Amino acid sequence: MPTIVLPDGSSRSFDAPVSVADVAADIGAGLAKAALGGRVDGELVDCSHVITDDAQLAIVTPPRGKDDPSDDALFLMRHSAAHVMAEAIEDLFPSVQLVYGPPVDGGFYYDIAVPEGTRISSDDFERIEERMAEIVAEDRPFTRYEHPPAQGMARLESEGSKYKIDNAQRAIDAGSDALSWYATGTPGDNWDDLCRGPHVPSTGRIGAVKIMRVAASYWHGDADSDQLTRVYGTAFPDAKRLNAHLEQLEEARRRDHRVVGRKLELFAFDEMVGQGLTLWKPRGSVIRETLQQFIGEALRKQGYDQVFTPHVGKLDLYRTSGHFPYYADSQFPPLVDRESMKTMAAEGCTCGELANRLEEGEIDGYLLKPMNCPHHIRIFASEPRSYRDLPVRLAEFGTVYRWEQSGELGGLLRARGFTQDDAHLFCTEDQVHGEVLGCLELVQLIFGTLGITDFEVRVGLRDPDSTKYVGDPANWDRAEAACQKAAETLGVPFSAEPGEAAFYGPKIDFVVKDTIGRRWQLGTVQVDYNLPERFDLSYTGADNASHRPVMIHRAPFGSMERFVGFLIEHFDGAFPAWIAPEQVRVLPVSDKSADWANAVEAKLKTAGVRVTQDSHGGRLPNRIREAAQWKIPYVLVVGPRDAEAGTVSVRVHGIEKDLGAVSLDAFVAAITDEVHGHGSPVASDVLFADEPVGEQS
RNA sequence: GCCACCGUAGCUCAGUGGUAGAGCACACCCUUGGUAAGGGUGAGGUCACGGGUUCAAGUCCCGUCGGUGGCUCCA
Repeated sequence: MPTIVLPDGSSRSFDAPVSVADVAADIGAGLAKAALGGRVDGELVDCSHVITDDAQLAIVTPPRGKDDPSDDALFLMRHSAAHVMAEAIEDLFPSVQLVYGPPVDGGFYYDIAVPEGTRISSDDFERIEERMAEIVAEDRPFTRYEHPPAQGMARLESEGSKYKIDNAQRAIDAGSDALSWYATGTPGDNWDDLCRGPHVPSTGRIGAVKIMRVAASYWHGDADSDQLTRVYGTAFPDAKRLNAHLEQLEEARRRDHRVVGRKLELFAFDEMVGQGLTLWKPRGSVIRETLQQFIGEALRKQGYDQVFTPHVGKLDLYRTSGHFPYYADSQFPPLVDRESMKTMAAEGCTCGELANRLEEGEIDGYLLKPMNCPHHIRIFASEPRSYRDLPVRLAEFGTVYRWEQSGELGGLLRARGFTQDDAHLFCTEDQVHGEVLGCLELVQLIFGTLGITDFEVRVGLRDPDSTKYVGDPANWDRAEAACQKAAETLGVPFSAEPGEAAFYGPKIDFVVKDTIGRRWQLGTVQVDYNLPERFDLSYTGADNASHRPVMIHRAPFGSMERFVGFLIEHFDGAFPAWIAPEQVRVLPVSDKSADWANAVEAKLKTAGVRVTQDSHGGRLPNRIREAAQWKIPYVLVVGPRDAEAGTVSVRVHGIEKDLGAVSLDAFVAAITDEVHGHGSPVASDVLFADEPVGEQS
């Protein structure tokens, strides 16, 4: 006699067990028709799921309004679409074996084991989609049925797919008391798949589907295991929403920092220079330099000392730090000592022997530095330190080089050479908490000034089962506790992530998303008890005894490359005036206004404003359009009327109209204030306080 | 590194084995124009690179380099 409580608080009683579909039908025929599934006591289930006891139930239906997120409906449709796609692929490629096909953010995929000689490529998408359309048109019911574990396993053994056997074993290990299958149609007659569900009621309900791309993946995410083919697709309730999604992806591509960066001449990569090695062009360099100066002011206030260190260091330095040879694969190959090279060449030494001898320290060489910390540590160690000297805070925009896998490179966001806004703080145990807070302040200053509000905080902890970490577990415990405690002061939610620590210590990371949704770590603060140990660092305490300092590694931007790459996307290239490579462009209406235009340009230049004049680009509307495409914050149109009155006519990027004329002096004062204030107050708001300036994207 | 796809003018792209194209950008000329494309002319190419098949290759095949997406990795 179940009593069902609905989301609106009303309840209905039944004198026998009922399915979700029954309840929907009891409420109304329209709902019965629309129902895709249900959420029973918080658990997402099929329409056919039978409720035997009192329960809370929400019927899942396709999203109604545009703003209805309806995650459950999308989950059901996409999960079901994955099945339909798998059936279509099996029809077209009978030799494949299915592995695993879940819904994911924005769509779904199915991992498929494809035998040697067969391949699924984007050329096959159309016929897969056609086959899927047929299955959808048949509107076959998703039919769930179960076998007890032993019987289910026996069936899978006889079918011979090690992948499905593995999936089933995992389900059993996780405590499932039955294995479930879903047939698209009638069990026995139609296609079916081992699956925990749930699904939409029938194949006709999966909405508008599109296969997006094909990629490789590894079984169990293990690079040494079987390589699988992963086919990605997405599904939406209708074609309109699918198209809106595709247009959004298109828009995201236009906003991609690689596209914007080329168009705005911010940076370049060059085959001749090398993969992942950034060439900062003049305009991009202005952005980077401006950010560096901005953080530089904050560092001076916090008592940092600037240092400079070389781009290479001897292998022994990195043997001591633990970078070499442990992480040799992710470094540029060592630069071998010239004499050693000669000797080895004379001995007919092989490359393998060379590598061995480098590893064992029999030959020396240099490494392009993969991190700045060893150099900074040697600066700390270069003189005796007293507790009175601490904390010692050494800062450097240090360029490091890492051999990132070629498939991982991605514009400025993942490069092989990049400059960290790095610093290392050497302090006493008692100072750790306060210093970490100071580091977090820097990150918050940057994010606050630039209006970055959409970010995650991750506390990276060690994975207790891994051997890649150096140092004493007791030190790790202390460092992890320090990070957790500091993160709690941020006042924003954070997640603890085991396995995400640096090899020498735990860290607090600030993570943002790029325009196509990938996550990137920007700012980072890391507490380290281990490198001071490895380098045997010490200071003299008040007790006249020798003590070990604690180190904090921190980079509030992360790296200049990644940060600027993110920032390009954050602002879509339309930087606020204080960062913009070109802050003001002067457009004389005609040559008749050349004198006044020159005077305006000269005055702004004298005031330190990055200003240009465009008097050659043809007619005025054309030059205005041109300036808009460069996303220049302020465009000053000057004509005879302005020359007469000593004014400039102001256009602001993102607003398609002339805001009006102001005196040149007033404009210079306002933009100077804006630049010095790192964007606040905004000059156009000050000059046109009455105008609704709107969004300046 | 792995899988798939891609590489034609500075940029965006067309070109399905038979004489290398368009738009924008660029240069020059005309236009002196008050708020998002005025008109004309011109220049610009080892079709990424190397090999192969073919009477003939931008086009088909192999390799290399580079790019994109995903996987793995990211000290």
